[in-house]
Amino acid sequence: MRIATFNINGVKARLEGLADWLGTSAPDVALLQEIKSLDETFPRERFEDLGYGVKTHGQKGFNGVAILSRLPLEDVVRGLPGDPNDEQARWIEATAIGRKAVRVCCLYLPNGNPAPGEKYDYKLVWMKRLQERALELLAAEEPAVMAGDYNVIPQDEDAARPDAWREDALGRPETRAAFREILNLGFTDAFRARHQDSGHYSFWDYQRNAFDRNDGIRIDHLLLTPQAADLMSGCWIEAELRGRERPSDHTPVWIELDA
DNA sequence: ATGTCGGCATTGTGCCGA
Repeated sequence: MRIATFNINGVKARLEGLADWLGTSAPDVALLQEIKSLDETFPRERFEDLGYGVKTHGQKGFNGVAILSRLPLEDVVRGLPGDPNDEQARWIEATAIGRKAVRVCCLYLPNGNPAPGEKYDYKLVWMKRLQERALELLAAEEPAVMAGDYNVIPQDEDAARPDAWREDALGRPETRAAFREILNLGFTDAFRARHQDSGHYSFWDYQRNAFDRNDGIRIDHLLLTPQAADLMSGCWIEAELRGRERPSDHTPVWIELDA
């Protein structure tokens, strides 16, 4: 089972690029963030015609997450538990049925800028809620993946210019500590388990030719329960996509599971 | 401090969010 997480920055703007990508890279499961679309206006037919089942949790204009899958999906749940008043669409999960069943969770963690401030407070509270859901997933002792745009730069080696991010909501010490707290419950950061060197990023700003200069950050992560980590045979970043016409500012990050 | 995008409200262009 090959799973990709991809912040697409608007499904409408990315429709042709996405269809090309699904046709050539052909993920079994694609976890999409920032679809910026309501459920009812999401162009589901375009993806269904390519053989993908479509599950969305959308919102007008901002945020929004979706799962596209060539494998059957069961038990779809929308919204991160822990706050019934939270109206932001940032979480959807389902079970993908391959040779083995894998719980796949697609998340778009709040950006949190400007920090400090209300938006940063929301980010940290959201991360606490994520931690609660993460604990439940661990307790189930089954293969599960929490993947998406975490808006967290875990360590200095995950940024081309780490000093530029220390005061930013993506790189502040409190942000990193909250991420480590989740990781330390017993998850594997799939990419770091497979690659120890610096210079590998998943996001490059549209400004200042950041991609050409590889001035990026690694903020799109796949966190694996021990049972999922046991199945992992590979993890890679598909950076090439960022250099195409009209790209998202993020690029897909992949895992392959023996499942 | 700013550069660029996408989407919205609106029908020109400025604002928000990233």
